[in-house]
Amino acid sequence: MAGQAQYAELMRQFSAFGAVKRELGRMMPADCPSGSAAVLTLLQLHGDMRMSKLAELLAVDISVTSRHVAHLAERGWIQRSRDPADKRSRILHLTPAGLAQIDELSRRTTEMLARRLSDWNDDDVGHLIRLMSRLRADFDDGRCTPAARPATPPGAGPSPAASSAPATRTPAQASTRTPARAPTRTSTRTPEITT
Amino acid sequence: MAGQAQYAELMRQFSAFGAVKRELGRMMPADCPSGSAAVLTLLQLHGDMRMSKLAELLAVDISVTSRHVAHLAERGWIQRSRDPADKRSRILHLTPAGLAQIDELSRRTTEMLARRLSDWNDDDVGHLIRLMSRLRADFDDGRCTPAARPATPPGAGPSPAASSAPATRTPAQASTRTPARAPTRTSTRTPEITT
DNA sequence: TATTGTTATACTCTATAACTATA
DNA sequence: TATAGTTATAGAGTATAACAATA
Repeated sequence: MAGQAQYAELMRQFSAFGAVKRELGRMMPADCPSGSAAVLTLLQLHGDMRMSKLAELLAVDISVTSRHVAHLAERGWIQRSRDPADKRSRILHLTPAGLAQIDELSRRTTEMLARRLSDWNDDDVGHLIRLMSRLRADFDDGRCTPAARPATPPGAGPSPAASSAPATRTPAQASTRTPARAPTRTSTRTPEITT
Repeated sequence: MAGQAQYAELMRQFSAFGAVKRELGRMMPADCPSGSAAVLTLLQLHGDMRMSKLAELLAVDISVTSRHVAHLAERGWIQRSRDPADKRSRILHLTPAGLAQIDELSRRTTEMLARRLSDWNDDDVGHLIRLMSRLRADFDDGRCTPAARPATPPGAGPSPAASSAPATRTPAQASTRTPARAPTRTSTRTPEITT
């Protein structure tokens, strides 16, 4: 437990972080904004998956995911195929063009970070990665939509155990009216596929 | 200098941080979104200032700042007065109602962070604050200024407009057309060593 | 002619709700 | 009836451009 003064300062840093995000966003290709890039990256990291799983990893509503995916599919960077076992769902997977796009993104971000973080060493970066990872983990669980945690970051240390509480579906109907607002629906059953 | 794998992971953390931001955003009062809250916080921290100065601190275009400020003024949380010395500019300052609003915001965020970061100690939080602060600083400088980096000792390289290219002003007219895109106009005077 | 703000317009990201096509 | 995904609509945040008032 930290003090209130620290929390206030932390909030200020969170707010100011937006400038970093915007700066990085300007480096992105015109037709591949950060939202789309995040999808490509996750697909490369976790392999083929369904929309709901992707939404869970992104921690956004599945409707948002659907738009990003449609954007990527239009450009031929990913392919959406029906799951023979459940024709409602879609299996997403990267195309060669998508991999090429990832390389381009990687090239740009690496160049940018190498320039901006020229005086950061491995430990510095590793530390930041670890802390941000932990931060996100602590915000993920205990929420309403405990979107499964993306495992341990390769450049950091160990990660806490992840419980599996899915959900992210928008109320939509009636019945289970959720008074509070949370990200919204995402996946749902966190059945087998887990991981 | 860190490795490319670390940079990739760092980018992923940056992207995932959006979930934390959104979660915090849901805790904000309906009529005081995070953008407005940031303005109130900066005014409390730095005291009365002009629009341009505020835009500089927020690291966003002055037009954006103008909107946030108008929103706050409508609610009576801040007051905009003309500067007698330069009637074009506006001096902003918090009203008692604004201070009360800040208290409310502080109450909410503290409560939220205390709950989410219950297992973080002072050092953990301090560490994150320090790293994020440094990160932002390294992204701030050299932003509008292509090359000039703090590493360049004054008098060493040519460092042309090293300091001058401050602003955040949109090209608007002709003349000094800026080919690249940068945050845009903001204040003017280069932030300089600040931070 | 240059600068400070304001306003109009556009784009990205996200959420809510309604809708389709399966299960 | 429940679930997976899509689409329409709305709101927040930000950027660009054009404009008003003042230097």
